[in-house]
Amino acid sequence: MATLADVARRAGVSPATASRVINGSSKPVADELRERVLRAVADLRYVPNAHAQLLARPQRSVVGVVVHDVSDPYFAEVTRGLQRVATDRGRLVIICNSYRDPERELEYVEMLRGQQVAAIVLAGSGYHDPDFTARLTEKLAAYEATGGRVAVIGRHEHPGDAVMPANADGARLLGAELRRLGHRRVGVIAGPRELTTTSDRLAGVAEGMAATLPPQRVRYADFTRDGGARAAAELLDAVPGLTALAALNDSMAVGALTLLRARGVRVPAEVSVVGFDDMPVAADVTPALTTVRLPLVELGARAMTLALEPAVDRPRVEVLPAELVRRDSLGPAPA
Amino acid sequence: MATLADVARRAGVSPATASRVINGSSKPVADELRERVLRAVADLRYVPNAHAQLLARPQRSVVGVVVHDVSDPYFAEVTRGLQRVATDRGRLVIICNSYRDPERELEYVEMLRGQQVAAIVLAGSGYHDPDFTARLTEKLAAYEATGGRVAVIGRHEHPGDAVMPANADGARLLGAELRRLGHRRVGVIAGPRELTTTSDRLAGVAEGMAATLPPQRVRYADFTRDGGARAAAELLDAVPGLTALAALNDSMAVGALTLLRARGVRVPAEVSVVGFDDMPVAADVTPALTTVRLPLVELGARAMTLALEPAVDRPRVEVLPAELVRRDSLGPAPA
DNA sequence: ACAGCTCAGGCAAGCGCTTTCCTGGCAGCG
DNA sequence: CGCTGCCAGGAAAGCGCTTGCCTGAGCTGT
Repeated sequence: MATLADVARRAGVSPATASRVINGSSKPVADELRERVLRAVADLRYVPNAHAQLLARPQRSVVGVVVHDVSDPYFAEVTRGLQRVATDRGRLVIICNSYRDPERELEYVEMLRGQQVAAIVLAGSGYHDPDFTARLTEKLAAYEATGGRVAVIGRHEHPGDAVMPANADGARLLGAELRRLGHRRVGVIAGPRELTTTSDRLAGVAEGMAATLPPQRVRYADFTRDGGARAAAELLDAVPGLTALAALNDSMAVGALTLLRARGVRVPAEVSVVGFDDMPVAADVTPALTTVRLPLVELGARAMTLALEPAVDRPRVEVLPAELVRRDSLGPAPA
Repeated sequence: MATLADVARRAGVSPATASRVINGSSKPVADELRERVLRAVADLRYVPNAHAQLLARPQRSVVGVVVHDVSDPYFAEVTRGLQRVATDRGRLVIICNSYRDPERELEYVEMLRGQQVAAIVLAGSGYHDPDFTARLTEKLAAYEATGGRVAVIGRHEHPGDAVMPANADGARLLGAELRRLGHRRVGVIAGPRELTTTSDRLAGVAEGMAATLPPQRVRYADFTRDGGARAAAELLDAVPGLTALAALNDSMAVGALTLLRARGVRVPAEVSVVGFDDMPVAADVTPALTTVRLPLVELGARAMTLALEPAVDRPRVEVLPAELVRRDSLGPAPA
């Protein structure tokens, strides 16, 4: 690997001069020398060692992002927003997948700190786990103490800049709509119990329906299609007379739809289904899913924006509103 | 930010000793000193500066990945495979989105080189652009010349390790199936013209149908739902008597389905639709898409594996087979 | 008791770069 | 013609870390 010294030698100048022309320093350099340096760079295919640069000039330009899983459509959308802003600002993004493993999340924060990243964005639900939360907060505080910036998406517990999807509000909208259409016996297909996203949405649905949800009408499962199908099956078997299934994300709702079709249950004539998130797939299934739209790209974009802005004394918390999207999978409750 | 020197000072040892206990060097260190160092590390929340470490001990542990767009489900899957292997091997992954911009791709390769990454994986179709291809090959060669490893996914032009989806084979399967079911007037909804993926699949379809495709039966559009819908509309309007629409990826097929439904055309009774890739959505739409499955996760996993293995003299090229997935959107051609 | 060994721990070089400060040559001035 | 001032270019000091090599203390063996 060619080094700056190699370039300087070949151009017959000092490393200082070479560095200056390569970085477009403000210090003037005679055209002839500049020329020679540039030619040497080209000849040697020289690319500066980013690590050496970062050591010498501690100007952190990369930002770290920890998500549950980029390949999950939810995070894919959020990440798109994150990336857009970062790229616009000339920042490189390191994406880390925690796969919903709190330990791994902790490790990544540590590692990102070691990478001297300018900012860390934590995307994705928090956990109902005080011990973990404390450790995380501690680590983030240590990072921030050294000038690092942190922004989180959808984590109430973090005492800093945050952008929050209106999970509870959106769920309330959904609950109210179910109630308006006469649904009284609603099964809820919930996500993993330990996620705050799950509990927020769950609470919102109940509130919107102006009812308490008996435990047997709630099934917790993975936030996936298959999880949704399984939970739907259990719910249908366990609770007779259900008129609607509220899935706490769209993947699960799609799973429920699949199961219902397999069982020959008509949607929404016999059983209605609603989802959450308004993923692209929601509009493509049949019947098209009634769901709640979350501005996912915007969520990511705002979080990155906050992360790249200098800290202010008071933490900024932005809540991005949810919106009910009426499609075909929700109808009036059968008489 | 606490440095190793701080830790050493606080522990009352030399930086050398501190470094050794922190990295678990083979050199023995007395328990008492070790203890003191560890305590200092904890007290100061010390995390080694990864850049300084990389400078001092040029042991590259991160790998770079350039994809068109992680949020695209196709690449989300591929990325999942890439990540899995990388993580298993203890490697950090830097993901770069080129957004199908060749220039950006070039820049990223350069940047990754500067980051001293251990390997670069280029995922995603190549371009029909000899100039770009030459420049890219040149840059990659420069990188490899300094010990970097490169693996590509689905790019014939790269003279090195590669893993290839069987685009042409899969398309041939699809074409043959269309033919078998009596379809003779088939419209093709193709992806961007400049992508090799598009031309490979297009050629395969024609070959499988044992027919040449008149230009007016092919429409090029973005590899998206909307692109698919638009192309489908154009095709339907331009070519009367079409019995099937072959989209060159599933998103476009879904778009076509949507358009057909909007126009009240029954699928597959009046017009059949086929897709490509077997994305999760393919099974969820109605009618479920007949498509070709590509082992996307595996594609990523293999590519990363190749990239992390030492180079061998002869480039390795692995072709991962495609498989026809029969569902409901393809039926016999109407009489 | 002393030579010679072992071994824990420290010194210092060096990774590739940036940047401050200095130098030496030149023009401009008195 | 000599002095000052200016400026392009270079020397060198780090940035934070690892590691080869050296040192000196404590042993062993005779």
